[in-house]
Amino acid sequence: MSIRVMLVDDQVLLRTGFRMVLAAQPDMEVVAEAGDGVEALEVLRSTAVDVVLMDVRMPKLDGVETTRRICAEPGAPKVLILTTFDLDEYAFSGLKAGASGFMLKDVPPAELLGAIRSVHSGDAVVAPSTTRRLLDRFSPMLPSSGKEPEHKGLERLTDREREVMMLVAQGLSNGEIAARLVLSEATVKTHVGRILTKLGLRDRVQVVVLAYETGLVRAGGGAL
Amino acid sequence: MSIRVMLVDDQVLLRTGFRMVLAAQPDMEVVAEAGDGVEALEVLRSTAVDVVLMDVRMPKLDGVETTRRICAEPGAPKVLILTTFDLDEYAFSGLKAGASGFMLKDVPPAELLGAIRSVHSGDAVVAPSTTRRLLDRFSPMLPSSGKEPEHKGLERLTDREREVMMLVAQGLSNGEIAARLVLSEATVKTHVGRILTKLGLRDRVQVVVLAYETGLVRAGGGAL
DNA sequence: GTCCGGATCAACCGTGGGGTCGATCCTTGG
DNA sequence: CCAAGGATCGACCCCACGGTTGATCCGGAC
Repeated sequence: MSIRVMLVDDQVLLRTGFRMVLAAQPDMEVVAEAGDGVEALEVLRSTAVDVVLMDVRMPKLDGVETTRRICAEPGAPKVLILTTFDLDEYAFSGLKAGASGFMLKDVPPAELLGAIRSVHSGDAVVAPSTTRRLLDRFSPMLPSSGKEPEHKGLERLTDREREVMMLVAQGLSNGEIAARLVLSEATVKTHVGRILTKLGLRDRVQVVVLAYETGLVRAGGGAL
Repeated sequence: MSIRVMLVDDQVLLRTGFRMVLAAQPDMEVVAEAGDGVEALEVLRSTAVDVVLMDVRMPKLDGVETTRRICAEPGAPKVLILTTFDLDEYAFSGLKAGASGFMLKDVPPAELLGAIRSVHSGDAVVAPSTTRRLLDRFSPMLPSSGKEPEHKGLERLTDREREVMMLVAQGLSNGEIAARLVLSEATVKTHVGRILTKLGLRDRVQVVVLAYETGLVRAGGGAL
């Protein structure tokens, strides 16, 4: 029997993309969609779902709280948190809320499909050790008693910064990045600097390490 | 039925280590060992083997040539090339000679066991794309018509250099590496410099990328 | 309108890192 | 014995990088 997947994301375009990818799979089908958490909970009351692909950032009810409510029900579907870059308290709170794992939205489709199957079969897609380490490293402020996550923790990276970070993670110099993005080197330096302070890292070397450890980039990605 | 494994390596100690690891597995057994290629071929004539763990650097007959002869036989066992660091023409020639994959000797045992099972079930342990990229990157001198590999290609890293490289790949600065290995920073710089020239890389950032891409270190390894 | 965040760029400066040369000490092997 | 290679360290130079400050432009929020 195929895996019944539900998509929860406020970006329609992104849902469409995922739906097309999943439609090509013989063992998966998208049986439901929702644009926010409230809608998701509503739909779930009347639809049998195996795996929920859940965005963290949504209007009305965010992914974390939605996940918490979903997982509170007996016989709840598995929840796979999707983030753009994050590594912020949202994603980790999602795990604490009962999600089976989290993934980056820009992973190659094969990765995502594998993750869905893993989650469906009961596995977590993030190694617990990795999670723990990242938690220790990036969230020294978790309330432990699950109140509101207190957004003060990590500052989010902007889209542009994440874009730069991808290139840093591939070993490019500031000059090369500037050329690639058609920018001045000064701008690249500004971005890199902000990335370092936001993530609490020392230099671009640690950026590469972090990128690989978190799966922002992964071995075999063509970096070399 | 358990996987019948053969160990081919001139280092007795290393064979012992592997044997102990494999002995702990319910689905594997070491049915043969050999200290060089000639001995390996001889033993194989009288013993049924599923997977051969083959070192590249051996006296008499090296791993590549031994692999070639093994794979030339009908019903040949799978061959998994083992290297210390390499990435040299030996390992890749091994793949061309018919090996099902190659691994680094210092991978965690679980990785090795997984690789053995993958190879046994017919999978290659190195993604073809990765192999191709690394081939392009590191062996622009392959004769294409499989003569002697012409050892002039990459210079091998020494043990010490590889040790330093591991730490570089974890994001440590020269000073931190010096402290870790109880060395002067000057020495570390010398090692790092040699690593860069030997591998044809520009800076330590690319070392990190390479280390992750080749599996020298891998995500979840505790680097952060 | 104003305010704010993001993106863009510039000038400065101190330091770490990489390149080069050279030196010493040791072990291995011919 | 001597040659060769590896490991260790020092001195030198240069520059890419990271930190700081400050500026401009723009679009969205209020």
